[in-house]
Amino acid sequence: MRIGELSRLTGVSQRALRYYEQQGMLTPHRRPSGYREYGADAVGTVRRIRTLLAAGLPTRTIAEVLPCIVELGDSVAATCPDELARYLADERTRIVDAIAELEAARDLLDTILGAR
Amino acid sequence: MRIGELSRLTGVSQRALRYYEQQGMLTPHRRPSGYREYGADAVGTVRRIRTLLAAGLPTRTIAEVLPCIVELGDSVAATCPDELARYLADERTRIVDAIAELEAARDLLDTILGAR
DNA sequence: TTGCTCCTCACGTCACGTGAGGTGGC
DNA sequence: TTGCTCCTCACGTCACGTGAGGTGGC
Repeated sequence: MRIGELSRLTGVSQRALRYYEQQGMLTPHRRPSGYREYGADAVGTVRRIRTLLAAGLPTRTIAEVLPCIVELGDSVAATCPDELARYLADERTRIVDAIAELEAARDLLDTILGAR
Repeated sequence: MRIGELSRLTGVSQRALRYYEQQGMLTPHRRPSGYREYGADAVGTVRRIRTLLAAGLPTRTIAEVLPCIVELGDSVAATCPDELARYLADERTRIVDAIAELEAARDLLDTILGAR
């Protein structure tokens, strides 16, 4: 598919999709015209990129993590080198902390809104 | 207190504290020397700023929200204009979605790390 | 030819990080 | 005077947004 369809399917802007490619997270083929051509698997890849970006992982790390993820029908399996695994374990801790922060923000807004 | 102590108490960089002031979220007094002088209540204010920034609210909105929050011993109460309340309700929805995204990221990392 | 989609620069934004160069109080 | 803390520029960063100006396929 071309970039417009991938953008529609994922809800991610074309600009962002080109940026992901520039950062080495996506590697579409090119048509003779120069148009980018994405495979059907790009949809799942983009969703994973968004998930990890939302978690605060930098694009460089995501580019390292993505090749470790293997599709298995509906689910995914993965293997990755030890050093990356240790880094990801730290990131997991930060994500859990971030969830707690967002819950605090939600509660703060509830206080502000509930006081009316 | 001066900026260094506020930074230590909150874990927020001096650069960030000056930025918060520039954006109208903090308004410290000045000593004759030009040094910023913060009241004890600045600690709570900075924590709330961080919470709302982590939730993705822009600094301009936070500057509007902060005056609505009144200290009540350990807890806080608040009142705010209708228009702001509607906006904050939308933000609450986004925060709840963001929590779900982070939980998805945590689960994805668990899959990657658990497969080893 | 028209209209839709795509392309590559390239500057702007937001919340800061990070020196550069200088000043104030004990 | 020394040393620690503070000050104001001002450029850099990260993940994009947003035109500017041009090209490709039905």
